[in-house]
Amino acid sequence: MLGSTVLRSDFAVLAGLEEFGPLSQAELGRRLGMDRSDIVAVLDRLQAGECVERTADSLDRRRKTVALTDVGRSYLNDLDAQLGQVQDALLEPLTAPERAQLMALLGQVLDKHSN
Amino acid sequence: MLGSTVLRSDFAVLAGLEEFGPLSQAELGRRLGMDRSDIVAVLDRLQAGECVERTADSLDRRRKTVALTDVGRSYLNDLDAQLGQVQDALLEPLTAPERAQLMALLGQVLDKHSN
DNA sequence: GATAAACGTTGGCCTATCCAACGTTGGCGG
DNA sequence: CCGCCAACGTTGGATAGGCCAACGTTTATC
Repeated sequence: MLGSTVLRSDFAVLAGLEEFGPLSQAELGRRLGMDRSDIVAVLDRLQAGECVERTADSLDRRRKTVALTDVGRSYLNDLDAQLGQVQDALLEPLTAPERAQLMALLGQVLDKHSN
Repeated sequence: MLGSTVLRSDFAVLAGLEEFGPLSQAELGRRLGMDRSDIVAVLDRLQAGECVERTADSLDRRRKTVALTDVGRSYLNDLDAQLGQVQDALLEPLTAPERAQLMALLGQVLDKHSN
């Protein structure tokens, strides 16, 4: 499934779909800060791997609604686990409170800039 | 000079040259974590803009020693100033002590992983 | 009913990163 | 001394990511 290599954009789209639920491609791109055209390519990949479904929107025929499949959800879980391990290895020099502090500071920076 | 667009790799190489002093291309790449072949392209750009000098190493004729020119040094100063402004804007949500804390934590992570 | 806007899609350009290969030069062991 | 291997700078190619322009289709606006 999905060829051997895992792309960051695959993860971003899968995680976005889980977080936001079914969505149009354009809206997904807006929320992820990705270009519409790049979303298309990622979805083509993910759809070929059965991780994602594209459904014609009945109310607005310009739109296609994208949704995670069960395969996609379990694939995302795999990736989440792997990411967790990598993140732990990366932050291993820090104690747990230091990690929390770091996350809090970065979160603060992100929050204020997304408004 | 150097065409209008500023590349991150330009800055990396200029800053590396200032920090490390004159160096062979391969050694520069090693210290910056960049591939030899990519260093070549950046140096071609920088040399065309007179920011950098390539000198044949007399002791080892395989090597070329790269050094910052005065033009390069002043260009680097420009970029440093611009970068400082962007960084300030980015970290604006944080108080000065928070910024210091963030830098310290990130530095800790970096340090432990470069050994 | 005409004009403009949003949608998905294609294609292109550029930066960044990585890897393979080449010819040249230096170091080393037999 | 010579042959082999390693390091050097360089070229070229592959892939990922980001951005933008254009198209045909569909919807909204005036």
